[in-house]
Amino acid sequence: MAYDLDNIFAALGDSTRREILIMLLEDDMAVTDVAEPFDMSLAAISKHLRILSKSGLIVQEKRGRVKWCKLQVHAMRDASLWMESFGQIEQMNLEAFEKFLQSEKILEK
Amino acid sequence: MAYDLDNIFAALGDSTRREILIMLLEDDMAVTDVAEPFDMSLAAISKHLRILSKSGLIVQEKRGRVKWCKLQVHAMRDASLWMESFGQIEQMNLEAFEKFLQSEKILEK
DNA sequence: CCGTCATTCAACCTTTTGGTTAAGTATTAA
DNA sequence: TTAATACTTAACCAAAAGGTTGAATGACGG
Repeated sequence: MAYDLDNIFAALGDSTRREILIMLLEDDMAVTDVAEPFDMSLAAISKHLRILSKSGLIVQEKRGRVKWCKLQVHAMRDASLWMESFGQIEQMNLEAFEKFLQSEKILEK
Repeated sequence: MAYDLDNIFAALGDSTRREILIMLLEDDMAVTDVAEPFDMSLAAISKHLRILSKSGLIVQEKRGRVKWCKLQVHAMRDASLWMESFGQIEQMNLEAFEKFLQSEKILEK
């Protein structure tokens, strides 16, 4: 499993961070520019970006004195798949369902 | 918007709660039975269930002295859609994209 | 070299989270 | 009516989350 669901879902559980992700959909941004629309200190935004980085939802790359924030769409895939599974269980056969449970480390407990 | 993304994502950000949701995929369960596999007090599980209820991911219905927990798959839809959007923005036209931003209350700010 | 810009770090504060134990409230069963 | 069952509530605790301000670091522009 590439990404940690705890961190991804926790990162998405804050509306400031979700807004940041939406902003990054349009283009990569410097930290200062990310912070601009928010009524919050730069340090606070810096912390939010750190959390987003840790979760894999963004990557940060320093060029010169500017640290660029770049959305990592595919990091959301694991979490998205996890959620999608719930709607689709009905259509899945038992074999697939058991695989799903195994991947969640439920069965071997 | 039917559900609150903050609460849904925050609820999903804890592995105990995700495991509970997976258990509830198989069948509705009483609180005591939900708690059984966990190395944690009943009171702690009761709190987790309250958080899941608040997020809309489950409903609890009391019959007699037993409180049944029932998964609410559709509550996950909003959050799931939110995430799915990120992978699909490329294929969307600008109109749809603006609608998406409006639904996130970004544009009218 | 000096000041400014971009960003993080450190120290601090308050609130929330996730857990505990012990007591309290219904409901059922004997 | 009494005791057990199925929970929730209350009081408490430690750690994490989300914010602040002020100082530190590091790169650029003049």
